[in-house]
Amino acid sequence: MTSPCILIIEDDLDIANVLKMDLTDAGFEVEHADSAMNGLIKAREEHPALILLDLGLPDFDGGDVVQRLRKNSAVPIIVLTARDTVDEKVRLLGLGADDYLIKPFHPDELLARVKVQLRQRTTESLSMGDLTLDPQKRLVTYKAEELRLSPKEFDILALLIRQPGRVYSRQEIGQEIWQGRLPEGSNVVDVHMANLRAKLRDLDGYGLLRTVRGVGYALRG
Amino acid sequence: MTSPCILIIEDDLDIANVLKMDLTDAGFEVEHADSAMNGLIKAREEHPALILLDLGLPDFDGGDVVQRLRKNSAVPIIVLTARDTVDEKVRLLGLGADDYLIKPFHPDELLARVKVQLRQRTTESLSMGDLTLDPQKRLVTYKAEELRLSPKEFDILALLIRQPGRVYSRQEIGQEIWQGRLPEGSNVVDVHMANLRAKLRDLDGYGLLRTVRGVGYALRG
DNA sequence: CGCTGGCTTCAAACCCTCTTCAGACAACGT
DNA sequence: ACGTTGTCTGAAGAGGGTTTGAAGCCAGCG
Repeated sequence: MTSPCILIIEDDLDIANVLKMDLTDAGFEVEHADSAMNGLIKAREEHPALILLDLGLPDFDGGDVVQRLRKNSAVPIIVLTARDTVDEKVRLLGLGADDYLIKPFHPDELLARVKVQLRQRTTESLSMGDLTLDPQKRLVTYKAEELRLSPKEFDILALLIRQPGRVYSRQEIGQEIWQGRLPEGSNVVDVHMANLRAKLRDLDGYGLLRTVRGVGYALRG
Repeated sequence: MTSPCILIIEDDLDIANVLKMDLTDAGFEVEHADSAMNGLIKAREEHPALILLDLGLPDFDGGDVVQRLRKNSAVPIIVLTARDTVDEKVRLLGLGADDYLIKPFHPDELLARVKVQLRQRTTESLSMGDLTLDPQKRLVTYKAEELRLSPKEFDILALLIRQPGRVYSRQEIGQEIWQGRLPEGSNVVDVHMANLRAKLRDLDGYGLLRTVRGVGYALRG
């Protein structure tokens, strides 16, 4: 895995560049989009680990952008704006933003809040019952036994274990693992799921992988 | 499952009571601790879904409290304080706090941020009496027993439980579940309703699904 | 009291989705 | 170049959900 990628959606190039420098200095990969439209497109293509969204973009309302981003994924969104009103904060946070920073802000605070968001997502229990998954070592164990998984199988399991019990649609999985570049009528996801389930079954993990007909797959939580 | 419990750690009783009122009004369970010591104890005992931590407690440094809380669990922690300095924010967020609110803050903003934290962690489930429905996990339980529903049955129940007691017409249901793509004289809705009712009856949920002659169906509220 | 219209139940056919399998292809190390 | 391992594709198959129509039921009403 490469270092996490952060997408900045900001029409003011000066601000964008400052942000970019701060973040790259802190060791992040950074992508930049100069309009809401481009931001939405890049969000689909690059699958950033986090999005910094400037409000007051010329082409779209900030709330709309948040909602559209939320439709397709659960990426953390931090809103940046000069508008310091309670109503606006409540509105944006309610629509799906994860944090709200008021310009001008100190780079260190931005950095701290970015890290909080990333920490919240990655720390989310990578173990579940007898199943443990170490993203660093790319190692999975079930009841202290090591489980040999192929790369794709590992990625899929890593996705599911983030929220045990939660159902992930084929589309979500395709989006996350294959970056949405899957042919239309493909059943690749199904096949990998079947393989994964077979390996889990070998180690007595029978009902672990639940398939929800018409919807997707989930880990039994 | 009861509604999520929020622990307030705050030595000023006036502030604590105001917070408590705001939160209970919003439908949360609230616990209160008047010192860091009591806060740590209550956090262990009550297993709150979220902690509001006032800085400037007499007995401990706020950073210490955050660290100690973090040792034992991953509960979201929102720090409340009058100190508005970047260093302090960065320090607390770095130690494990999830958000940082500066007094005086508007209750609505607090509420919005609380909801953001809970949204990220918990999957909010809809419930009505002994019936619970989790849209994320697509699981339904009645009196702690799991209910196996077909996709359509689940969708219908999910619709009805949104407003228990309210009567939904066949047309509304057809619109919501089938996007209005149902043939004219079809009685599909009726059939699924009957199936659903049968499954509820198997688990002693007798009068749960009410049919209002000439109008439609509703959950007994 | 029987008619009528709407609700409910049942069973059978359909059809879609998921599962499984086998084979081709690509990527990698030897 | 060879073998191994992982990935993708297509097809066959089973199982289960969905739909349909018909028959049974009940309430309201003349």
